[in-house]
Amino acid sequence: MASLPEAALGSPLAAGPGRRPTLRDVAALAGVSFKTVSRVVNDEPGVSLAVADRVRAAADELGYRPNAAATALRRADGRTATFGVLLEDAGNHFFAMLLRGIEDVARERGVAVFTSSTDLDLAREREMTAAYVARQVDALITAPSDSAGEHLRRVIAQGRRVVLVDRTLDGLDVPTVLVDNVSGARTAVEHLIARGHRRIGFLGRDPSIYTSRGRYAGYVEALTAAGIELDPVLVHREGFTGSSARADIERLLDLTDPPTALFTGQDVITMTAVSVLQRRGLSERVALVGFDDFELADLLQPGVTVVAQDPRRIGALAAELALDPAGSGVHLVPTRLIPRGSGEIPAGR
Amino acid sequence: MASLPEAALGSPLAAGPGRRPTLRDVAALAGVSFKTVSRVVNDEPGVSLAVADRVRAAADELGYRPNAAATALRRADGRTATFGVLLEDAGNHFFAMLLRGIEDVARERGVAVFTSSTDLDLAREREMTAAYVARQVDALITAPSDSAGEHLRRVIAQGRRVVLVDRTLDGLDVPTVLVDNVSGARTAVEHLIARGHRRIGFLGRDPSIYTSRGRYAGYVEALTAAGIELDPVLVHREGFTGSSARADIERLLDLTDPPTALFTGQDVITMTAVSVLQRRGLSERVALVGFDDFELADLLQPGVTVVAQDPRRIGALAAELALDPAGSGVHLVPTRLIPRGSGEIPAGR
DNA sequence: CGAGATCTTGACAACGTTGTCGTGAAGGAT
DNA sequence: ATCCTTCACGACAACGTTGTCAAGATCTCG
Repeated sequence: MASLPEAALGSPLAAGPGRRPTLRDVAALAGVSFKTVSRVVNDEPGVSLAVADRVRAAADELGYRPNAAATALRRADGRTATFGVLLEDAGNHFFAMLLRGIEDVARERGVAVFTSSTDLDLAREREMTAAYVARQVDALITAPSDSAGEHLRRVIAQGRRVVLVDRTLDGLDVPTVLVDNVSGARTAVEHLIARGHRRIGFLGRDPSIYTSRGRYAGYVEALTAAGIELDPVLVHREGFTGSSARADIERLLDLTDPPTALFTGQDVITMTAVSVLQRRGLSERVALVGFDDFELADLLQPGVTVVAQDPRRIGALAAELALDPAGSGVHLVPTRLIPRGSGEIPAGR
Repeated sequence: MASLPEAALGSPLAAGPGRRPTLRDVAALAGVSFKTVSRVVNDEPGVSLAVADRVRAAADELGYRPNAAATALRRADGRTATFGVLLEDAGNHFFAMLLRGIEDVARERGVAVFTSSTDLDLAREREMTAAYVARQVDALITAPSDSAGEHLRRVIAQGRRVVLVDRTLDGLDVPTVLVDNVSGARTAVEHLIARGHRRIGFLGRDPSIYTSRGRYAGYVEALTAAGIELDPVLVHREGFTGSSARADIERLLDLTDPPTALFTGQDVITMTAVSVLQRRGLSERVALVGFDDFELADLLQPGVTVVAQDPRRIGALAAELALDPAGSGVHLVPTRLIPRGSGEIPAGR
């Protein structure tokens, strides 16, 4: 048989659009029972070397691959070697890198990854969660919205593994990977205060977003610690979600007593701020520190000072927690302030 | 989601870390046979209204959800309502948006999406293809490397649906979505020629990448049409893959007779070029047009002129082709030149 | 050389679903 | 009333795999 030309029998190429080969097909070709084939492909003990070789040859010849559905259906532990990942927007650099971090770890461990973006739509979040559960993912890795608690609790109660990333929810005792938003934001604002700024604008996303709350808290902390009274006029907390960021920034700059510095709570808002400042010719006069690093931040004039996160590391960590049955607790990933120019502009005389 | 009804997660009794309820559990509660339950959850005819209501109530009470593995195993058509997506790098903006385009269409049709990045590693490409096939994806949507032909042919021969995006391979008769790289690049270079440039540098990725070849061809076409002789010294075709882009650009600018304009064949290379030009203070003197649009291109000084693609549309189109059994042929998505300043710098004094 | 222990292999059930077929009851036509 | 059709439902096999158990074959040891 080994001497026959490849195309003769059921070579992988000759497989045709028909059925995929099964354990039974391999067994027939190797002249053993299908259970023996199962043992060989799963590296189970109790098969003689000679038989195992024969089986492997037959499997190769037919191009046999185990049927994942059958395996998932039968396995006692119900493992499917799949993750479900649910993030706000795979098109955003932060989440894209987070996804890559998950992918990296998953691939290494033979796990396939489902992905979907929610765009902060709760219905979609529920729908995809359900879809993943139906597909028996081994773990659901998600950056949940504030309203996700109810359906996530149900998923957890069913015994499915859930790992939270970037955002958390009260009362869910599951492994979680977070960034220290409060201290990151506080550092950013302190950086501005140290350059003499006292009127510092805050531009953040809607408070219904977990990260947004922490970053605002850090802003408040820094001001308080420096004895600066919070001026509500300088605070806008609905940017981006409502696409109102641009207008908010314009409004801030139009004040009779405008801020001399801005702290922006997310990359998209930061970019919008850069755009507005440029168009007004204020880039070199109004200081700016943003949360989230982004590509080209160093090429703008001036370079944009940011509090950088390490999303790829966050993702990798989450995937490892998902894989480790003992994984638990809240893991904080540190941030890093990267001065590039915009944050070092001193407060105007 | 059509095949996976939404009621699933909604139930008080659903909890309990034990077994998930099955058709039989629902049947027992409703006092019917499990086949009748199957009919109800699949909206098959032949069930009286009264019984159907009773079954639905029982299903809701238990929080029943069909087991996707069992369904996939049993269905005659073998549909699993999943796609496998295999791209170079989900962290790159182009591919990230392409993925979003696929996601958008898939979600709408109740299809879940597996994703993985290859980083141009053939082994990984093969590995993930096999992983997707084992999981019986309804379609594999991939941007293949030149060497992917062999294993893709096998997948196609098995009767699995394959859709190519962004890159293609000779001799594979499968639905394909491409960008017109040649005409896009030609337009870009013509744009530069029209501003008086005759020494135009080409910085592209390795010719083993499909898109890279087309973009180079467009460059050559434009020069030829204008009667400009190609100077091999101005051509570098290995940027990024080997991370050599920065050095290549430096070398180009160090020539005794350096180019007055650059055409860069991919976003990462374009950004690198911007960086080098800025550092040398040449941003306003050396013209630049890049293939691929990128965030902030308009905020740089000068804004970066690009040939923009529409990756989200490419992805959506690919997903639609994957879903439509009649979908076939090669679909070209047009590009669009966006002048922003860098490409409009005229040839030296 | 015989009795047990171990090793190799196979038969078979089971996972949760869909597809096929059969059956009894209700409805319609004559 | 009788026969035929239609309808509602159930029994059962099958999908491809893993888990359990038993049966031979071979080996070990006294």
